[in-house]
Amino acid sequence: MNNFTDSLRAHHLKATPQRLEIANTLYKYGHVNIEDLYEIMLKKFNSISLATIYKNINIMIENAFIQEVKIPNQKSVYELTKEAHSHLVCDKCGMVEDITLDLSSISELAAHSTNFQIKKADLVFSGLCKNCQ
Amino acid sequence: MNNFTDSLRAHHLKATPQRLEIANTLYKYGHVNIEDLYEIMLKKFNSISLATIYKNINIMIENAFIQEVKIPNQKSVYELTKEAHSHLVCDKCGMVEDITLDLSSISELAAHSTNFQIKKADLVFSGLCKNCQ
DNA sequence: CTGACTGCAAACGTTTTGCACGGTA
DNA sequence: TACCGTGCAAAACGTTTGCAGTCAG
Repeated sequence: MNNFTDSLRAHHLKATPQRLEIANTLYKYGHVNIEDLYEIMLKKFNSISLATIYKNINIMIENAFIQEVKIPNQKSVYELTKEAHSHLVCDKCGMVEDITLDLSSISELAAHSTNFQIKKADLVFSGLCKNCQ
Repeated sequence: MNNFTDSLRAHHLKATPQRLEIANTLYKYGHVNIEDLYEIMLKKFNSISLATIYKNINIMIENAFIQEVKIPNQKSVYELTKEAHSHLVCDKCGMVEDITLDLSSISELAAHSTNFQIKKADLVFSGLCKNCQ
C-alpha cells in the first residue's frame, strides 16, 4: 500500500482519506471504471457519496494526477498518470492491459501527411486476452 | 448527394427517409456528433425526434453501417464504415480527420509481447490542425 | 398486408450542482 | 482559522423505452 500523500500534493490536491483511497485503488487494480470504484470505496467508507467520487475524479483529471481511458463498447476506465503507453482490451472479459510501444515514427508519418501538430497518440487494441481465447 | 438506398439494404436496414438523410449527413460532413446530427436533421425533418436519431444510430452501428469514434475530451462522433483507418483530432477546433496508416507491424508487436489475439486497433492523434496552430 | 420505423412522452441511468457540515493544512 | 472537501438531496443531462399511428417492402 503506497502512500500517495506527497504525490497528490505535488498535483495541487489535498490529501484527503477519500483521495488517498482512490489513488490506492487505481494503483492496485490498474484500470477501474466509476461503478467499480464506487463499490470498492464503499468498503472503506461506508457513507461515501458518488458525488465525491465524481468530483475527485474530475479534479484529479484536471490536475493530471489520473487519466481517462476511452474504450470501444465499454465504460471509460481511469488510471494513474504514468509515461505514455497504449492499451489492450479484451472484448470478452473486459480486462485492460498496458503496453509501451514506440509510436514516434508513426506519429511523425501522420504529422507530415496532414500538417497536424501532434501532441498525443491514444492507441487501443481490441481482441481476446490469453485466458479468453 | 449520394443514394444510400442499396447500401442501407445491404446492411439489412430499411431505407427510410430519415436513415437516408443520416447517411447523407455523415457522408457530407465525415464525422458528426449526436447533437449536431440532430440539428442538421431538423432542417429536413422539422418534427424528427431525438429518439429516432438514437434508435437509428444504434441499429446502424449494430449492422456495421456506421461506426462510433471515441475521442479524448470530446463527445463521440459517428462516421460511415469504411476501410480501417486512424483519426486526428484538433484540440482547439474539434475537427476530425481520417488518415490511413499501416498498423500491422505495431499490432503484431503488441500481440507477441502480450499474448493477446488482436482484432482491431483504434488510434487517435490529438494536437492542432493546420489552421489552429 | 405486415412487420418495422417514427414521433411523442415518460422513464431511466449517469453526472453535476448547491448547501450545510467537517477536516486539512 | 480559513478554505477546501464531503455527503446528501435535488437537479440536469443524455439516452432508452413503450406506445399508437404510419410507412417501406
